[in-house]
Amino acid sequence: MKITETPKGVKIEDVRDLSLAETLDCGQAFRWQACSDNGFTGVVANKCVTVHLNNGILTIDGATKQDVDSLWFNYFDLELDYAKLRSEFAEIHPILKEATTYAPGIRLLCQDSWETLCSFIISQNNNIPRIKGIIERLSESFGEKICDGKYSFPSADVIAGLTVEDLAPLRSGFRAPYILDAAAKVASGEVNLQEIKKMDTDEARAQLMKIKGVGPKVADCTMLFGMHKVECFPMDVWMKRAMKELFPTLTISDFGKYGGIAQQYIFHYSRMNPNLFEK
DNA sequence: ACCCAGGAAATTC
DNA sequence: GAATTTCATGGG
Repeated sequence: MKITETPKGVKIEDVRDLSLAETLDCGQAFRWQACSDNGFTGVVANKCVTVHLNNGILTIDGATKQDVDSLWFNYFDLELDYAKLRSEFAEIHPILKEATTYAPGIRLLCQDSWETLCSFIISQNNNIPRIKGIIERLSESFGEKICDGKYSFPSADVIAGLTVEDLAPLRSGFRAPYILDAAAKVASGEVNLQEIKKMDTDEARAQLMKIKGVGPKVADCTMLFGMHKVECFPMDVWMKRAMKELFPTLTISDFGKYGGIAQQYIFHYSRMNPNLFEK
């Protein structure tokens, strides 16, 4: 993949197995906004960019070549061979093959661990449009202004200094004290996300679950989307339905060491085809 | 009015 | 211990 500077940013040529719409709007990230021209604008790690993808050329306006090396190449997981992964998934089960064919451009984003943790605390017993709204209000209220109307995701240190009253405008409901507990434990170092990233899955999950409002599902989402622990297989309401109705003979371990990526194809396929579960 | 949403804590049995 | 209820909010 050739990386070159452009007047507005950077372009990466020969990008395969990526659809921006499928990847940025499949429920793993909540801060990307679709533009009118098939592009997406988002804030990642205090940087505001607009991305487009045409004919295998990924352009990132607002980024430098150095940003690609330090952030974007990894963010879009461009090192991993997804075509090979999908062909391996196809051998596991015909419906998994169907799910990978349905949205072959899904990639697992490598997101910031704190933002992911906080976002999936907000996600519990909630729907995706409202999750996005709460996260935007959180960023606009307590993040730093990056460019016109765009704000960074607030750090744990900043949120740790707030109260439930401060969070009231978010209308996050019963999740507000959970957000504060996560921020306090991360800011104090009682929960060290960088160290957790190095731990094996079970130990990491136990560490994350020390936070009030973090159970197995939120912990697994944090590890999968925010720490690239690709074997994690979060079981939400959609995945429970999918396992029961679509894969009654399989268990999580049958999906292999990249099971988390299979999970994401299945999650998206299920959510886009709710008729699969009507009877 | 009722049910559900990328769940987890609190309570009850 | 396992099953059920509650939690806050908004859309269908």
